[in-house]
Amino acid sequence: MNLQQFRFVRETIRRDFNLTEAARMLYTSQPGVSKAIIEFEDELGVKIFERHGKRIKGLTKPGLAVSQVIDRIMREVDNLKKVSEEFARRDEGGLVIACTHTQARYLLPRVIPAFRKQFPKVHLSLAEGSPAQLAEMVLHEHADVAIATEALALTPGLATLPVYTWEHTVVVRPDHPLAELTSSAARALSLEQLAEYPIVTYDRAFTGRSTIDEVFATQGIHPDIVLEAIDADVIKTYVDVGLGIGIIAGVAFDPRRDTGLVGLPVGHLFGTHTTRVGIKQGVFLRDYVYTFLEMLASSLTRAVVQDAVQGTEEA
Amino acid sequence: MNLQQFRFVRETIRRDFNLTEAARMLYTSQPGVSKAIIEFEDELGVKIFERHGKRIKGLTKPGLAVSQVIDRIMREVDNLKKVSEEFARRDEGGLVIACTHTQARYLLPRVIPAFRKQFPKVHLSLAEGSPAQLAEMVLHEHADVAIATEALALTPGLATLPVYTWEHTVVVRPDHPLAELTSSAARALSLEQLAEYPIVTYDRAFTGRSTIDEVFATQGIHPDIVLEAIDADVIKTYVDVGLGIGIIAGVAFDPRRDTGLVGLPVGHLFGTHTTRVGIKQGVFLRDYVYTFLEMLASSLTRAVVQDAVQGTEEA
DNA sequence: TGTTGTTACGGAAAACGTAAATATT
DNA sequence: AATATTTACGTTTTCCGTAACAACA
Repeated sequence: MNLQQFRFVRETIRRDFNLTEAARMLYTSQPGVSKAIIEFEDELGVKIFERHGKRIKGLTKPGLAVSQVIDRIMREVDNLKKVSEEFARRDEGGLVIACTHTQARYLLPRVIPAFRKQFPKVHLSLAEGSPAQLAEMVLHEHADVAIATEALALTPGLATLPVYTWEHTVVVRPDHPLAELTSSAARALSLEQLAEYPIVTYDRAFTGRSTIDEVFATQGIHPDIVLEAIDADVIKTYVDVGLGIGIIAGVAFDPRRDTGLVGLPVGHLFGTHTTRVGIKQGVFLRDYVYTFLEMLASSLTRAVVQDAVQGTEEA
Repeated sequence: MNLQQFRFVRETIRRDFNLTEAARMLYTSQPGVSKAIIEFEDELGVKIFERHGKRIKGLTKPGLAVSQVIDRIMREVDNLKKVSEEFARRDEGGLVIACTHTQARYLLPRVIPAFRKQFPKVHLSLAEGSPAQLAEMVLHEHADVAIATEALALTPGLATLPVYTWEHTVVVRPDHPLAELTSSAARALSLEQLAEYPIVTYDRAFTGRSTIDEVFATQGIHPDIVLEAIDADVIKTYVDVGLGIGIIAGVAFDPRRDTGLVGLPVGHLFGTHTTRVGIKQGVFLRDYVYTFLEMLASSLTRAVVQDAVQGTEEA
């Protein structure tokens, strides 16, 4: 029994039971994989793979059980590498942050300069995508952490923790009727009033868009959504050219910089939202990842994060 | 990186950082172990062991982290063997039950005949000991399950579940004054009354003895305990020869068979006790172990046991 | 007939044991 | 001086690649 056999079994399953593919992915010969797996099965005394003649079709029942244990072993082996890297080069390495445009553009700039200063040797990369894609990236370990408002908390195998809460803001041109509202009238703004104007807002999968739809739907109102985009900059641009009013995340509106627009907070209409960070269960996190998370939100202490990541196992 | 290196590291730690001992335990040469460990450290890029010159003194900080991951890996590797054995020979194997004399003599005879009938090829063995020893046996995987009333629930790394509850019984000779009590008077029996007579009961570490001591102590009564034994048969024997009155577990008194003695239930004095089964966290249990546990108590279903064993990880 | 898995075989690499050297207590 | 670890070295075993073969679709 050896680690190589574990790798071969795992990769064969991942490549849909194609030994040739598995061998290629692991940069080795296909007969070698075949032989190693057969020897492994002999040693265990059970067949792992269902074979129709010479074609491997799937897992046997014991094979399923074995593959689950192998997954756990290989995950720990990966952790072993990370653990030792952590000590060998405590503050070098990579940090891949999977996030939506909103987070990359409005949240992370507050954090990343300080992080870079403390860990100048850590190679940072931002991977953008839809919340569902971000979750996948973390699950496949293409990213270390995901930051988004939607979807993360629902993904099995992911530990999620709250980063901050925010509300939506309506943005309009200064010459728009809504721009004239007194601040108390703005606070009483209704869904019906909003629905009178064409709306520019987020794409379906992003940044609290789902609740916008729900809120309108439960009130039986059908807003005229003229344009959807994944980022607030695009939305603001089209509001600016007079396409309609914009509904964006509060964090994405800065009165100092967005001088050509007027912002009206509408938390009373669409509620408060929680942006969360998602981390794969059971993985070992480098020291600087904990530091990054604590910079992101002071509530994300090392103890809190460790608890969330190590606590529950997926089924 | 390979499994052999993991074994060497683990065994070296277990043998108090003595390579020579570790090599002997693993039936290999000492230089081989040395070399493998050094290569492993080189590959990881960290020193696992603290060395004073050529003497290994203990773990380094990264070594501690590494060894914890290795423990998890090796535990899963052991599980791999058990999983495949389970499927290879579903109803053959061994079941080591670590229990106190009370359980071996009075509880298990109700279960084991049926179990043997269903799994005739499973080799059973009963390992007796003090509750603390039983817990150790399970933690070291010298036994599969431990059954006892004391200590188990307090042992870290052990999942425990209730099997049954019971009360103490006082046993006396038929010619003893207490034997004359009406059943209602027996139910009102007081600690003071008991303390009038010499007492024969369990050894300190066994079968609810601790609560007997506590109950007397909180009442400020100092009973005359003339003899302590680890099993009820011995206690009953000495009661029979007139040494005093006996206090034993209710399960250990059978009016049909213990015809030479009279039993008086004293749950109202010493409370109810719960006998528990203890299983090591994280281990894979053979199918017949689940069946055994369910025979032991119908509440111990497979789901309940799996939850308890897999649920919480020790620190 | 092309694709995929198994068997056969030979060279390279590694694993492991013995012997010797070196350091520690 | 005795005990323990590392280094050196040679043998044995295992690993792994190529080539050939067999079976599936």
